[in-house]
Amino acid sequence: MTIGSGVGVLDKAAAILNALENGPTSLSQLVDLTDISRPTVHRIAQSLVHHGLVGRDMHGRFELGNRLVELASAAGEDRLVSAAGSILIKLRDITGESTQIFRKQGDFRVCIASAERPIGLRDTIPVGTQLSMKAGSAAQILLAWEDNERMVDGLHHARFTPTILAGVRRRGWAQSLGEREPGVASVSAPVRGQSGRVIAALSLSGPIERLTRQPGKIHHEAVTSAAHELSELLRVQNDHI
Amino acid sequence: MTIGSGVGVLDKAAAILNALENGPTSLSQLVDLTDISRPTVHRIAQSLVHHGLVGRDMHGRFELGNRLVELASAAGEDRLVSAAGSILIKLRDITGESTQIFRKQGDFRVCIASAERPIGLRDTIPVGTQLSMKAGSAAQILLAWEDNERMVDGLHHARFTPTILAGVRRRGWAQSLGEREPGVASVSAPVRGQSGRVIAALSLSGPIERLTRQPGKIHHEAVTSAAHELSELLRVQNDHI
DNA sequence: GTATCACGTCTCATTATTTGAGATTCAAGT
DNA sequence: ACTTGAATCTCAAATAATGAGACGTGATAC
Repeated sequence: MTIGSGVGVLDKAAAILNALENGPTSLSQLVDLTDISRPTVHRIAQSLVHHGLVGRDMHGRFELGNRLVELASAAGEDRLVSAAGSILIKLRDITGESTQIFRKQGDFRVCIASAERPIGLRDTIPVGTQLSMKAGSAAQILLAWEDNERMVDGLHHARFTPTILAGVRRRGWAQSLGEREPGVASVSAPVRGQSGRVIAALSLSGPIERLTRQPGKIHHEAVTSAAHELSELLRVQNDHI
Repeated sequence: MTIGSGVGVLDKAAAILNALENGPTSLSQLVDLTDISRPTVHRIAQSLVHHGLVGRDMHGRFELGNRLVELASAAGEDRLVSAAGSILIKLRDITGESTQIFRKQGDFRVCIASAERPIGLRDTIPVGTQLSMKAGSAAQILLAWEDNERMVDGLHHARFTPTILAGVRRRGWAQSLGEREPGVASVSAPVRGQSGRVIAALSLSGPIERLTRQPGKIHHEAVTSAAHELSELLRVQNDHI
């Protein structure tokens, strides 16, 4: 199994939080999912409840807690989602294509904001949709700047290669053709947090017929510009606090 | 000092995460803020980095990490912010007043979504604004359903009383006059997560001249209806995953 | 160029905490 | 009323975590 971090209790706590990522979970299920003994899971989960990082639902099952969301809010997540709305709408109106923001979530990427092209043939991805990290231009962006271990792990069974990801880092954007779904093309660029780390991918997607076989050529400037604008917006807001 | 949860390492880890809520922090600052010895803070912080709950910025300072935000996203936070936009706009258009969503963050409440009345005299609260938990109808909502210990602690120096909070729980909404700012009135209602817990407060605010000295009488139905609609939206989306 | 200082990282003897088998309690099902 | 399964609790034993002090590094002062 995975190597520890040097603090066993935190390894176990992290395993419990990871298990809770999939929704409310009973004690027995946590024991099965984490392979930790029952009293130990119980004690650590109760401690996490005490600190608000975990809660209990109406059936007594454990779930991710409010304090965790508070900390994420402090890390800027709410501002990202809130600010993204207007920027996605602007990019949609400029390009005439649907636009989205994706964030990594475990082994998937999840859509956390979107602006849909209102009429005609379009790629619809509702907020909350979970897509694979193995295909698509957003997956390339979310993986390209990861540390080596996580990148190698992510490339396992992926439809792109280390060479493609090196190109993504060089150009600052990624494109894909029919990777996630036949007939769909997409372009993505990185959204960076205050520390420069990639925290999300800003994407534009639509039919290959309109975007051609080189969607990046047509749209990379608009997409990278919107992603940069969003990154700057987040940086400015942080400085005001 | 605060009593422990029964797992000392998690108490220390929680203290470190709480300290990071205020932004990037050096090791020395963490040692000062948490009163934990230097090698211990270093070891626990490194372990949290390993699990992604904490990151390092370009100056080597510790900060809240991406994995924490991923977990918050899984807990529904992004969907809340995304879904809130359209509901706040609708409530604004129906009532003609500015509307907001607040979430608790440490000893404050923070605005995570807002829709501003476009013209004339209006109460403007930009996203990211931190307001006091000691005054205002949103603070009453965020406190009314807390467990007893947290409620008693929150009422210390507050401009409302346990009796007022009991009325809030009975009616399902709160109102305030000039508590946060002279001349401003507001009405708020609870937004509940899947487990029924209060996760945010949905508010409407404006000048007392328009909202009168009983803003709840005029607007409580529209506000509670919007808050309920948002709660239902979150519940439905969770069931689809 | 050298010395000093402050911060971050690492080591390991010592100390304290965590662990988990088994007991107890409780609620649901028959 | 009895059985079953899950959650919670206890405490002797085992293991991990602790923190004083050493080391490494970079910045600053002289």
